Amino acid sequence: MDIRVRFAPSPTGHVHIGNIRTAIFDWLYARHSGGKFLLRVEDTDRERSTQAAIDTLLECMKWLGLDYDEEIFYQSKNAQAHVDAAAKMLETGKAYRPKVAGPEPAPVIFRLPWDTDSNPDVRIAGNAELITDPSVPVKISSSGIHFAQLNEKGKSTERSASLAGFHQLKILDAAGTCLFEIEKEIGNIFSKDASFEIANSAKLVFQRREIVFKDIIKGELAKPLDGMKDLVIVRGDGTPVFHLANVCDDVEQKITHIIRGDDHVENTYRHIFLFQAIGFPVPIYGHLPMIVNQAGKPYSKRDGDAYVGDFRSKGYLPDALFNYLSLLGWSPGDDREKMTRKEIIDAFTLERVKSSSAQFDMNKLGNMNGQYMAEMDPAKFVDETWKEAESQGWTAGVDRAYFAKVAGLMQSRMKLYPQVSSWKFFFFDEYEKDGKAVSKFLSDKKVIDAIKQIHDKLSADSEFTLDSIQKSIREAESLSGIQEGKLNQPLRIAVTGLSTGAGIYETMEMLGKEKTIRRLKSFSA
RNA sequence: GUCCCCAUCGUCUAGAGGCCUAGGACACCAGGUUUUCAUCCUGGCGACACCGGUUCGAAUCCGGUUGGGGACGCCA
Repeated sequence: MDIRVRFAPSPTGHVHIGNIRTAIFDWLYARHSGGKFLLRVEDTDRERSTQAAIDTLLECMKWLGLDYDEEIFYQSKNAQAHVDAAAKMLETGKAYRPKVAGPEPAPVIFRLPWDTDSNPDVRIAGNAELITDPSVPVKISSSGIHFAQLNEKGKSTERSASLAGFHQLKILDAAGTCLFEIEKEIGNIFSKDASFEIANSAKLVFQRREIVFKDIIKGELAKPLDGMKDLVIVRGDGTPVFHLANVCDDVEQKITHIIRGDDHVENTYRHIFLFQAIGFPVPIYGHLPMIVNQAGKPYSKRDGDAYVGDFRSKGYLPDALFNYLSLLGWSPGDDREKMTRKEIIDAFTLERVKSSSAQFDMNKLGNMNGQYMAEMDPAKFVDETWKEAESQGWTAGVDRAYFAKVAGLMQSRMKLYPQVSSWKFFFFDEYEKDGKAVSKFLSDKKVIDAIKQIHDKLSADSEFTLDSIQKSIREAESLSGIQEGKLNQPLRIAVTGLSTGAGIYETMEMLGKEKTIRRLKSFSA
């Protein structure tokens, strides 16, 4: 069988980190199994769907390397097929139009099938009974059953459900007398549209049936039919509803495996009936656990950095994000974490996906990003950091060759591109200074004196090398009675304005004699 | 409210009844290297939610409790 999976986002906003994780898993599954990865844009909600959202989606997917097979499938372009499918169901009695009171046209409603005896996805789950509130009459018609259920505490809640879940239904009063038997009336209900209203009902006794499917990730999942309702598939205004469109398009695209977020589990029970009604084999399902934010809560609009585009602009590498996201809810089963795309594809199976939700950890992503940066091709690293510096607006007058040398010195300690702003001191005399560090390390008179000595020594020296720099510093330390090495940090701050960076000797050498001396002078005054 | 799902270090995870004194990674802490901060290296801290049951033996199987999450639209 040719495996065909799809990623089917609705373009109603930015691409969310959870959505793209779904896309990654879909893509991984397709690539691992040698199947097709299809993209379907579910733009039936015309009012909320925008071209801008589609563009961002495509851009994000491209950035992450999620290439899709075949043409993009736009759901809106298949609307006629959806309506036709509904019309056919109407003809064959699988769907109906309810009577509506107002002037608005009636929607088309799909009826959960009554006859499920030969349905391989429905099974009998024993007998069930529900306690009902006698003061609310039970209403039965072809569009379903309505009653008031009484819970253990005696609280009454009104419920309605499809008739499909109430085979062998008997309605009993408080004395146990049978008031109604569904098997006797079912013919009339469906063929003559008979309806009933039964007062004084105390108990519903029926054979419970449930719809069941085997989820590759979550295992066997089932839902009793008596908890399900018939569903609207075409609105009163004639437009198809998500459920219908989704299923029709899966049929159209010949989807074999539906891998999506687990917020769709409940929909699956209904979609299975829809696939059967259309006459298409039910696909294999896999429901992915969700990703929650750092507070452990589901992502919402408030989580500003939950958009894929934000990760890009903050300087995360696509491979690092991809690698990190693939590890959220999945692992190869051994201790590997940093893996190439090929390794991930080879190791990826849905059976290894966890069914519990995973919390996003910026720290770990940052660490992984740093690993990817450290092992980047140096030339590419120079290109990318240069681009970043350019967008930060400070490349004017900067010598590119010198910039490349600085990049070489700094590459192994970078975690994010925007950190290039901390390289400015190499190129300009105007740069930000860490005020706290300055006051902490450069307030002691002994230190200031020592810096002056170093300044004088370096100015007088003809050479300016790692060795000569180090020698000058050691001499100044011993002359001022400062412990060896204790001048390094004050010097770093005096010369770079920062408390962290590469080795101070290398940094000074890279900076050059002239700039180094000039900066030391401003502190030794 | 009803139905459904989930539960191992702070976080991501390994773990399919004995290889578990529960392994790895991030974070954190300490030491080493860099006569320096960071990087890097080594080490440490740190979890089977709880209660019962099955079993010679349970993180693993079963039941319950608690906690978290999801679904209940003429949204997708």
